[in-house]
Amino acid sequence: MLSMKTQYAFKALMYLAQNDNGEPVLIAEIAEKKNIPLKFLENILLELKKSGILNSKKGKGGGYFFNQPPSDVRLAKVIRLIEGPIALLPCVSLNFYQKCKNCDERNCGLSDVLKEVRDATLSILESKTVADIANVKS
Amino acid sequence: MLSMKTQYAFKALMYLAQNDNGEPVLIAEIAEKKNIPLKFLENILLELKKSGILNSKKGKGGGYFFNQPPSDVRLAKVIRLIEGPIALLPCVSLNFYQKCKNCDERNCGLSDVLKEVRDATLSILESKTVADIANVKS
DNA sequence: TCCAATCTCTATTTTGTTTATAGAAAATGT
DNA sequence: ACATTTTCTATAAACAAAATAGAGATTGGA
Repeated sequence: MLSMKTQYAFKALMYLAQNDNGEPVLIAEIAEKKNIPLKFLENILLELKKSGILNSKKGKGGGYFFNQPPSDVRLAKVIRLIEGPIALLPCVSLNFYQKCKNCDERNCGLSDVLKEVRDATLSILESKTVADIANVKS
Repeated sequence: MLSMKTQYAFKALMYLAQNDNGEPVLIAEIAEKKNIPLKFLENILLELKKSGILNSKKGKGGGYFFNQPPSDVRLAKVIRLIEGPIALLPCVSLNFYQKCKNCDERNCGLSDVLKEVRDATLSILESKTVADIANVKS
């Protein structure tokens, strides 16, 4: 299951995509409209900025806005950034690979199946973008 | 990612499937061969028994064994039992459904996508069984 | 009938992660 | 200079995962 943090990230991104008119949006506005704890949201937006998805402006008239079109932000990227691995085991993760303890990968039926799951999942999450889930045109 | 508990469950089931010769297998043997903390494994096997997947016998010559053919035990069942929901959000879970806070499901692009992910995942996890991952014939 | 072997049960502890909060610092526009 | 707003570092609180402990119940066999 996705953590609250990731769910908040998606809510914030959807809100920003739906209010993407060139004007920065206040953290406080997103927090209030989407019912997200303000200080928690600050952290999340900062991570999204550091990864290049969002950008921001300080001071009066400041706030957050997209650094790239929402249609370029794939859901897989957001999940990996905020949540971590998409695969169900470290030994089948593409971006967070780690060797399994006590599991011979060359000969592990479970990892074979979970690779299939990973690929099926990624084919969806890599093709859908924030624009898709926010119902805004590309 | 699957918890250690679920990974242990799969390891134990694979071991049992590969040593399925009518003789009960000791918890202690599985724990040692698969490097699983003994007392933790006890809990796990008990859950697998209560759900009907395994059965057991006490006393000398006792141990655990399958209550149904490994080829009947779908991976989805094991994950739901030990881990919980397979879906990425409560509001798209078939077996653990819960309404999302602050999310209008009729009109939430994210839940639409995560339903697709769920279906793709389930079509694999409902078709593969413990026999498949243990490489034993049905 | 007694005993050792083995699973069963309930409770607790330990450890780690997630979620949330606090407050000062830096940048910006007027 | 000042109010506004993001940025940063640190910490607290709550929760969940992982592991452990020890007594209880059942079984088979001597």
